[in-house]
Amino acid sequence: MLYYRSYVLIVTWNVNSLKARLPRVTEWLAEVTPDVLCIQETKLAQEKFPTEAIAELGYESAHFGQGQWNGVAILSRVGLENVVPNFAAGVEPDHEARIISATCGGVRVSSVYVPNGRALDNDHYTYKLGWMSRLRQHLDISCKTTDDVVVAGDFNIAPDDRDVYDVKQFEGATHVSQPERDALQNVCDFGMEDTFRRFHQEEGLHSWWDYRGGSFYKGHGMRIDLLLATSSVAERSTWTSVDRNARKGESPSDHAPVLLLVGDK
DNA sequence: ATGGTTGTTGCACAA
Repeated sequence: MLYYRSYVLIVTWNVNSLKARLPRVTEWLAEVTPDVLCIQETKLAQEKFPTEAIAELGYESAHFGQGQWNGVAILSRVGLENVVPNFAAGVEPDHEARIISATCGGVRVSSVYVPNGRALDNDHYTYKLGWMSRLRQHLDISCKTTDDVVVAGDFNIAPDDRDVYDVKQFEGATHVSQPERDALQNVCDFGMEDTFRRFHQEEGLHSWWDYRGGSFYKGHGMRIDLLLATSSVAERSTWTSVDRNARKGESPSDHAPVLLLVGDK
């Protein structure tokens, strides 16, 4: 049942295979009932998306899948219009399924899965920086700075040193390099901010923890899942949180959902 | 310096 709220709850979650995670995701949707859920790493072919199971929970969905790797989706209970898979026309299309956009309740929402750079000397690092440049072009072409815009997803970039558990462990590594942080800043310079930092300034608040070595229980993670928003959205935001409970229990994703509550105009 | 885990697929690779 769809009912009126005086806010919208927008969430991003890298589920690391929607096939493996479907029970956890549907259980979480039924409990939390977000208005919009941006999913990354569905790892599903286009035709394998569980449209019906999600519809039963009251959500429309749009999926841009490629199978095996990547794949992004947007679920909404407040409308889902003008769906655009890939970058907007006019930007060099990506050969992988890493961005999908739709208008949900008046907000232009993009679900993004930014490439993992792997290492500073890896071709994928170059691909990642170029991808972030194209994301900025995508915004310049398809949005106005005065629009209600949210770009949510797994950026594979820790915005600053507070966002990794131990800076020393990341010297010379991807996710924290200055070019990556500059690329993120360039996207924000479109007219968006990292909404999480509007509410929390402390270090040690993460959204991803390696499966290996008990990283979650040691607090060894990174904050790489972000909700960027234009000022018209950010100024109406009232609360944000990482749902660490979703990282616990049986067969969790290695990422936890990040939630943003946005008040009505 | 290495290893640790989970997901894909297919007996490695990506994260």
